[in-house]
Amino acid sequence: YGTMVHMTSFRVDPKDPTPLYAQLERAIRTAIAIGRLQPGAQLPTVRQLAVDLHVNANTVARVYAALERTEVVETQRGVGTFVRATPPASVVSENRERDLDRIISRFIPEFAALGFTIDDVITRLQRRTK
Amino acid sequence: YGTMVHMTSFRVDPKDPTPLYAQLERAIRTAIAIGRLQPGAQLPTVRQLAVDLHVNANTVARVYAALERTEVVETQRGVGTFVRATPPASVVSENRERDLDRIISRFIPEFAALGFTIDDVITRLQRRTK
Amino acid sequence: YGTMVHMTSFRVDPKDPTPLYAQLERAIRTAIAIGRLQPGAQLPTVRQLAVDLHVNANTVARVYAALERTEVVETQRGVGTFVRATPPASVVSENRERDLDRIISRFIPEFAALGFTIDDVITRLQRRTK
Amino acid sequence: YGTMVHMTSFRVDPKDPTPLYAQLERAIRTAIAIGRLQPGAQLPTVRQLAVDLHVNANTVARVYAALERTEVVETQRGVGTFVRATPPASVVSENRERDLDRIISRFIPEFAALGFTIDDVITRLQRRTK
DNA sequence: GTGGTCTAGACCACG
DNA sequence: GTGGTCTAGACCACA
Repeated sequence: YGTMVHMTSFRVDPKDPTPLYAQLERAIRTAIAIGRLQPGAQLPTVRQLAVDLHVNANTVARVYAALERTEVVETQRGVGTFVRATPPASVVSENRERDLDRIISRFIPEFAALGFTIDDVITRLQRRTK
Repeated sequence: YGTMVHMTSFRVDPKDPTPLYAQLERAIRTAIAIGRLQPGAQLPTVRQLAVDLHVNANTVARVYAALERTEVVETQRGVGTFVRATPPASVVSENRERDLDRIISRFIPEFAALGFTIDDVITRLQRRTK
Repeated sequence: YGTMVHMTSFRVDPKDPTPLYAQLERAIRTAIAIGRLQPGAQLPTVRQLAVDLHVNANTVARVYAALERTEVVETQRGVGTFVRATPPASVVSENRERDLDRIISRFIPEFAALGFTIDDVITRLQRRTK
Repeated sequence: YGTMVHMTSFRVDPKDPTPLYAQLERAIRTAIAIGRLQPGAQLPTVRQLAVDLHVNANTVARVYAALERTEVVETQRGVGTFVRATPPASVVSENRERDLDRIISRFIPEFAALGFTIDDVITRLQRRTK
């Protein structure tokens, strides 16, 4: 009733020094990799996502173009942008180790800022593996 | 024997779209947070660090200035830059536990997206405490 | 026996950044120029070609209209679209030889850039005359 | 002695339906491949090339970014853009056959428009191999 | 002065 | 209505 809202809920943080387009690209790749976006699924339209994220449409288009170039998504002219059938893990990232390091480098200062030590976090993580 | 080498081993990655200054600031805050840089410890000189990181000295200087402004480090003119004594008590949240869980929950999908398990992450974190 | 299949085998490449309409127009002009489409020959119907090329019928129609405007083809309402009799004599240049050399000189570096020899190109061109 | 003019002389044709950025990217890749731009050579600055080509600086920047992503050139922050040391033929184009076809598809209608046949051109090309 | 990011807004190609 | 291209112009990061 009224407009259907695509609850894909990507988020970008303008305060983060990481460029918006890089944040969004990472978010979409993650969504695909963890299966929240299934193969064949349509991504939000460029303009819609731009509105949702309070970001310029060009910024979104740039991300879609980058994903298309790396064959993570497929664009049908005049129709829309869709998740590709085959998103082999290797395509999602060519350098897992480096990427893991980067994520951890963003992770540590966030909890450290709250006064938690690495050991605190390890304890917490171990609880999640049980 | 000539030059003191500060083996702090910060790293910045010019391929990362995150600005160099943001990467460096994050790295230093992390080093302090995890105790690799103890209160009172001296940071490398601006020039030395610039050479080590293959980065312009202005960039390093700007980071040091930012850290000084937020009272994370202290500069003694003509002497050097040092880690401050007290991690700010002001940061203490009433819901630290909940906040930590949120941070962890935000990062787990990113790790999982690359195919890493929680145990992989724990291993990696433990390596950073050394 | 039912549908006539026009084996004209035009091709458009959706990955090519060149617009589809431009690709198709060029392909048809080429087919005429090299004699694969003789004067008087009927072009495929708009809809048929659209299906063959996996392209929207509007796109094909727009190309046919453009070709008609430049008097390369002729549409007989309710009958079909046909190649015109005369390649326009108006095109004849006084310096055709020099012009041809210029065109060739412009393209050779492009071939060479990909590591192809002139002989490779000749072979390729000969294949197109068949 | 006035300003040194970098005679790199790339050209783009706004009348060509091929997007400007695609024309420019092709031109630069060609220049590198045929050795007109040697490894280590600096590309014109974004703004300079934009002026030379009567094109917006963003368009040039987009091309440089694309070349950087495919590791054909290397950008040094704040310094400039340079041809990479190793431009293996495979990097220049992953699909030589397809690219050759595209070039030939642009080549044929140009000389056909002047009334030359493929055989005319072949004869001409053979003369160049001697 | 170098390249990079982002915005606003126009216009095009395609379905 | 979909994505793509291009422009003009602001501001940032870096040397």
